[in-house]
Amino acid sequence: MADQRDYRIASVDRALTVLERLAERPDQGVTEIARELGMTKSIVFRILQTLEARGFVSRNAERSVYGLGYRVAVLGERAGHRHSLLLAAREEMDALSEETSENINLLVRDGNQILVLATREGRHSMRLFAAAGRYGPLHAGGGSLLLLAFAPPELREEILAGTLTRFTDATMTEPDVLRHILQRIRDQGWNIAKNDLDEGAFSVAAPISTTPGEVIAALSIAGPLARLNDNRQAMYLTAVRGAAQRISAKLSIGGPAEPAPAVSAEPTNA
Amino acid sequence: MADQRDYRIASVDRALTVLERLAERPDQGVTEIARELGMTKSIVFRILQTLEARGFVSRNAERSVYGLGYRVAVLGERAGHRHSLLLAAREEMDALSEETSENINLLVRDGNQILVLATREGRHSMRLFAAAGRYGPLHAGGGSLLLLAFAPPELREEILAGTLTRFTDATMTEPDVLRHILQRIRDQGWNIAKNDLDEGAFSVAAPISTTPGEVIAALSIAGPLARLNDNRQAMYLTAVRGAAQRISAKLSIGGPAEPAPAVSAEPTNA
DNA sequence: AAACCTTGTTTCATTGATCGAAACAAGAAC
DNA sequence: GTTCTTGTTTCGATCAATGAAACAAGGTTT
Repeated sequence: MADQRDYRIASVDRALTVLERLAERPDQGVTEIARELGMTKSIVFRILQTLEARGFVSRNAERSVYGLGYRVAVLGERAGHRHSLLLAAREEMDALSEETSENINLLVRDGNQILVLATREGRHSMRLFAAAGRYGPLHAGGGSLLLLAFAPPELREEILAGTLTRFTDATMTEPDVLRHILQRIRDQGWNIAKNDLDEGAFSVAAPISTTPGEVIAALSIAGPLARLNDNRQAMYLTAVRGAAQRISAKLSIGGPAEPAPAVSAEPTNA
Repeated sequence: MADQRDYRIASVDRALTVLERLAERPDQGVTEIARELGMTKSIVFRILQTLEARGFVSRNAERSVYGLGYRVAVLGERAGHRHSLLLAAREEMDALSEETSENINLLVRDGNQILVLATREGRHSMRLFAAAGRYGPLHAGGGSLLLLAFAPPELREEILAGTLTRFTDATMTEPDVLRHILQRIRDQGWNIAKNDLDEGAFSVAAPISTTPGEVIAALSIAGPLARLNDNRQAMYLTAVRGAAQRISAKLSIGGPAEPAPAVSAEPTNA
């Protein structure tokens, strides 16, 4: 089955493992890192020497423990947060699209609006609310309400105190009702909206977060309500939550649990 | 002379070179990178495969060109800007301290104040204004005025319009005078202050910037005015400007011009 | 259409860089 | 003192990394 050859360089892969390790837990020394990663001291020592010479790690004053270096921040700056979010979400959005044939949306909050970062158009293309780059309201829509629910309290109240445009009959415009809904969204960690932004449309949304509790984006499956039934709804919810969870993992410092079974950790001999 | 062994791993070093290259110029393909870096296609291909599997680079939709991946942003976030600035400045501050025996200060602007990020105490320790973690005014002091000069115009005017505390007789408290001084600082790209914050003290400051024009920090040499003469002042100015320039280079995406002559680029045979 | 680029991918044999093990120096803890 | 650590250094064998070259797949030009 493995028609996909593995061209990775074990040496480089190991170095990245050390770098990731220092991101996860800084202030470790050669021996400690070697022990925890199951590498020899020689290798860790040499990897650290290499990374340090390039500024990717730096040793503490006591000349013993290491941490991330300035170059990591420099490159990180260059990468850009939103762009990185896009990249991290790419495969998962493709998969969701493939799996559901509905519209898939990636949203972030930008001030007191939501910004559509990326979309995948479903097969049953409806009048599409979400187009990448577009802005929308925070108080209506599956992903929007999710982002509002996890927004800073002050902003939340500011929105609730402002004009709550009514888009459909189902749009919630009563601050108290919304407050209650937002609390429930926070409690359950996901949101399903129907008809509240577009008549005849549904949206199943889940949060993406780097640190537990700190939501940075929302992922949603949206489509025509006519096609939705209990079975599908449950499936979509599971799917979008799983995808959002995996994207979150990719964006967390612990890192995703190794993308592949690493290059020959140990030989398979008897 | 080379009592310092080189334990770097060439393979890893090359991978970092590719990564840096993609930071400097994204959207390049295997062949292009190989050509520009003087590597073989095989190697670049394998390095990119390795980096991609870890999310450090990602290939564009057309399956041909690469750019920085989401993981770079994740680690960069973790590294932290200020911490990285500290690390990048460390050696240069040590060198300046060694070279001048005066106080060395690294300052950033934090809102409408300056924050002392790091210091090196000179041999002729005076009543030290600067201690790491301390805040100070933006309108008096060598580094402070430098940061004010390159601050956003709105903030500059806000400061000039506010209360300009007089610390000594030399403190400039006239908005128009200050405006003129700030313009000169911007023009010449450095600043020397005397007596304006502490009586009998001087400060020779130079800016640190990642992008030309965008100043992110100030590096300064400070000490008792009694020890300063024209000769010393010129020397200090040259020294601090050079150091600030090198730190800036380390923090720029182009990267410092190779920290070391790379691991065996070509054998030295006849 | 054919010829001719270019690209990314794959193979393969050689070699020399990489690696593990072990010795070493230098502190820290006891 | 001894006995733990720690980071550093040496060194020889091995095998992973490498360069060269072939390959497939598109694009462009003719």
